[in-house]
Amino acid sequence: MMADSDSPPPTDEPPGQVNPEFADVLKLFTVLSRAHASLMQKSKEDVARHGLTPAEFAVLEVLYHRGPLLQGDIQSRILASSGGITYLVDRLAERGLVERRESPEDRRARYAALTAQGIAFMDRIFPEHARCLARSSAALSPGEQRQAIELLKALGKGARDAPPCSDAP
Amino acid sequence: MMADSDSPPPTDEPPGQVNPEFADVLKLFTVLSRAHASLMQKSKEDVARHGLTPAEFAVLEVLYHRGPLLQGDIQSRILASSGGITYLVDRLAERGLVERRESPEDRRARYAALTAQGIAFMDRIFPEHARCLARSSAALSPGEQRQAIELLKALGKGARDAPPCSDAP
DNA sequence: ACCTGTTATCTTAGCATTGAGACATTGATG
DNA sequence: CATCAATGTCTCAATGCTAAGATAACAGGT
Repeated sequence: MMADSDSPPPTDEPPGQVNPEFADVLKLFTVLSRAHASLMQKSKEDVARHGLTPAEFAVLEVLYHRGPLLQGDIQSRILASSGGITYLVDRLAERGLVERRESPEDRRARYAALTAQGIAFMDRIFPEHARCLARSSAALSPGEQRQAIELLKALGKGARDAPPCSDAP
Repeated sequence: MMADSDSPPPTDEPPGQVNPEFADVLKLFTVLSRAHASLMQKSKEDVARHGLTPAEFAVLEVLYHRGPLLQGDIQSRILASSGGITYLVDRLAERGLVERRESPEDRRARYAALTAQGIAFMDRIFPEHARCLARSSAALSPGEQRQAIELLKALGKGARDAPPCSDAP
């Protein structure tokens, strides 16, 4: 299969050829998106059984594992907008799973914390959820999983730190 | 609802400890989500410069590289809902980048195809975009990228094929 | 021809999420 | 003090997206 010279194709069937230099990066982004979508789908179905969205579950999870947190800290950890946090905490508070607490030293700031009911709820559903993810990730051996973790950690950090694409050489 | 009637002491400690057995899977899901979010953010900013959402760009990209496609095929490739495809193709058609074509042998089906203008548009912006992703993924060497591709391919396929978490042992 | 089930797209309603701005508080600087 | 920028949360309108149902066309069997 060789590249044909060049033909300004009529509007009918013109695949743009991928420059081989970029083939791997594009592929990487594709499989990354697909893998994420697949796992997220499983996770979503699982938490939906308890009437939660993934974002709501993410809030509960981070509070479950780290204790009360300033809403801004939750925001940076689960990657949501500030308005989104307000909305999420509102909904979870209505269910009695989370409560807001004032900060003693900064009256602008509010903590969000699991209620006793919220803790009990997570005690019940979190282990199931962890098993769900484990089963969904079982195609990778424990060693491969650790390998993937290291690669993805570096990839994520690199992408976060990379300069905006708008100012490119 | 002020209610600090009997809240737990201010010095709470994290309620839920992670079972070490599941530590790696949870970590994997986290770094996968973060890496995806970081790269997606870069990609989003890049295509936003041309007034496109990531989903719109995904449609253009798949048509650019594979030629005219049944809308259902686009749907499965970019992982959107059927209604989403209608909406996306509508918007792209309004801009003159994409057009619908009837299928000769199945009158239910419609093809979506890039217009000449759409092709010219992609000729112009796609290489930039590929460079953007390449720069954002540069934390991984080419070898590491290929390694990550293989791992993520297996992970994604495994998660897609895994049975629903609801029927667990 | 006539059902029955399946496939492909479109329609509609609803929702979670974002983004921009408002408001209050804090801390630094003069 | 007084001022001004920075910070933390909340409000609100806009929007992209999904899920479910509606519509239409195909395919197979009887």
